Amino acid sequence: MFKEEQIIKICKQNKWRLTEPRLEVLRIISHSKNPIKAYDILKKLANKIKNPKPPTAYRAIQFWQKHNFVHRIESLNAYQACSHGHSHAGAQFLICDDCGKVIESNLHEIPEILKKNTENKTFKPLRWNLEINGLCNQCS
Amino acid sequence: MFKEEQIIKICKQNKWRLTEPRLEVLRIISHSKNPIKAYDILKKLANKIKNPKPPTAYRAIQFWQKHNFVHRIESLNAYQACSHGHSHAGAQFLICDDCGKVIESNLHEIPEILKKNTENKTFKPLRWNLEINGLCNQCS
DNA sequence: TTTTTTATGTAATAATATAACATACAATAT
DNA sequence: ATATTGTATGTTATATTATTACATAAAAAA
Ligand SMILES: [Zn+2]
Ligand SMILES: [Zn+2]
Ligand SMILES: [Zn+2]
Ligand SMILES: [Zn+2]
Repeated sequence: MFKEEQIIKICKQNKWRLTEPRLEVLRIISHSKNPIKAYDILKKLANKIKNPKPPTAYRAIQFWQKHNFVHRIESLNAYQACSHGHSHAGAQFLICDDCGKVIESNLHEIPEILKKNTENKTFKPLRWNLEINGLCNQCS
Repeated sequence: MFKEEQIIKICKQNKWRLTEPRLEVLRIISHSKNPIKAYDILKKLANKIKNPKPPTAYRAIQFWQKHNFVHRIESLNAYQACSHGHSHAGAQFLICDDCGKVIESNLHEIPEILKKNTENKTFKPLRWNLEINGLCNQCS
């Protein structure tokens, strides 16, 4: 997981505009223990900026998604900070059905498997998302 | 992909009630070339039964999902008929970014990889969903 | 400074999904 | 056959998730 400082630095280096709603949304997602939903982000955002509306939250989320600091957990409609550096073509998540914890796990074998299994089908993989449901060690 | 006859048979064998909305929804999903969205299913359903409401569609979709004849493509909010037999713990989908085609692909290696990579993390995987975006052979 | 690009504020609405409760139907037991 | 029970549907309303559209503001570039 990135510290705020590092992220600020990376944004400066890349000339990405780090505005107030963006920064606050990143903080909210980063500080959330489990994946957080857009409207919960919006609620928390109301503590920081005046009367924010959905587009404000969604735009900021999209910004961080685009730069790979935040992932969307599709099966949960929720967002979580990236824990593996800010750029990778594929992501794997271990989702605990009991406590809701989501562990981002880089299974490095996946990419090769994808290549092998898709080349012969002549499908060209560009990115992927693997969501694995089960029970975490706390809960099983 | 299952023929309607086979599905009717399987339902009888298992004493699953095959009602009109269920059968029509299955037909709509099965006959759709690409994954189809709930409200598009609902629209088509209106040609078959009188003035159906969202719960009618969603309940039928859920029924088929539960019995693994239909999958939800999470990143598309859309539903597609299973093409690999009516029960498996994990599913893999190749999604063409260009034409929208979704190929259900059973990469048999995945389960072992999951086991290997999650045992040492003591996460117990129960089911998984892998969505791979890219370009199909028609489009690349 | 002017122009252009990018981001935000705001209102409205679209798209996706479920809750709640009444009614109908099917399966089972008497 | 009839009563009882469980399951499915019909219907209204509402919750949840996300985007469109357009005006304003701020930053970057010319
Ligand atoms: Zn990540
Ligand atoms: Zn857990
Ligand atoms: Zn399948
Ligand atoms: Zn294609």
